[in-house]
Amino acid sequence: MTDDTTSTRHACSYETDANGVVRWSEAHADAWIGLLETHKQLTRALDAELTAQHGLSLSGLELLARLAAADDRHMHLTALAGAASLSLSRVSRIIATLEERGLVERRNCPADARAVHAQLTDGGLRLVVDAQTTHFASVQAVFFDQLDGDEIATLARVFGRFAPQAADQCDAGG
Amino acid sequence: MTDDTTSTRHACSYETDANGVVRWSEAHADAWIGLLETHKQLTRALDAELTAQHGLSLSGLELLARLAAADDRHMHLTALAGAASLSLSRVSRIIATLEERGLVERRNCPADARAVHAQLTDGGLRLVVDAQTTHFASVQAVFFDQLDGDEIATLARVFGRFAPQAADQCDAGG
DNA sequence: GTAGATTGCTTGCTAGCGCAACCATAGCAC
DNA sequence: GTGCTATGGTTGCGCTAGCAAGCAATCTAC
Repeated sequence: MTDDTTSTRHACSYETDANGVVRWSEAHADAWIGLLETHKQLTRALDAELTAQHGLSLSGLELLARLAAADDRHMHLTALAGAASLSLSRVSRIIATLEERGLVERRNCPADARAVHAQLTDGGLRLVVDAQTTHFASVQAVFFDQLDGDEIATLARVFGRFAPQAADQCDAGG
Repeated sequence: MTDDTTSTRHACSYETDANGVVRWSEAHADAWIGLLETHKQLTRALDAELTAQHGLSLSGLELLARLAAADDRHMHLTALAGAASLSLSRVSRIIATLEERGLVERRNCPADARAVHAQLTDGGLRLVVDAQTTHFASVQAVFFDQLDGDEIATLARVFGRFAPQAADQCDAGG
């Protein structure tokens, strides 16, 4: 933490003005509010592009991508929800729309009659490959190309700490 | 960028497997997917806490906080939308709900009959102060306490680059 | 002045999201 | 076997979000 802020410092990284309104130190404001704002702008742009080019939301691509990376290209809906940090109800509905487009199929799980496999179809796999090709290039252009190697390493270390398994077995771009 | 990944490297930071499925390098996956996942988990937890304790969403607090920081504690809705990166329609509706709770008032702008000032009330200011006090402590606990000074500085530099004005004139925690 | 374009805001619509309620199956205690 | 609980999934609902259409006021060109 830098010590060259002009304002009085608490033990904490924020302070209050004369009205009691709380204010971050400059570095903390840039880091936290900048994180929120950067996420908002990048995901908005990337989602719009993905929708326009492939008719997929970021969540839809993430589910398809996780299926593509899975053994035999199928997963239980609960496992998908856990991997993607989405509610089961949301996954159920996203899979329904993907199923209408023929990108996945619901199949009964032979080992558990309650469970459903979401099975990626050949057409779904083709779409994943197409969509990720353009999507990854966009993430590279809008995000990684603005960073140097040290910065990428720091972000990887920091966000890997917060979300340890997020990238595991995942080709998801979003 | 580290050079010790085990996989073949392209000029780019991602590659394709035998099926053509795209995969990030490990550092890039941790950085990008970790960013998405970290944002999702932190904002979900913080928003839930803010809703439970103060009946405010992160967006609602951000609008109130920007009003609290503004001269005379009022702003045009368009300015609020721009500052918070929200659509004008969304701001209009959020202000409507805040108005029902007596936290802000819509006032005709004397200089432009089309425009509306969102004016923070005294009760709104008190709520901002209360809500930010707990909210900032939570952000400190769940986010900054997991980072060292160098990491915070790097995040501030990086996200300040993507979202240069995001934190300006803003006491927003969300 | 007046016509047309622009700006500020509101509202109808649709999509994404999670929670809670619900149903069916599975597993466990007995 | 019979219950009781837990798990997997679906659906109703309410919330947030943005887009597009619409309205009123302003500005510009003439």
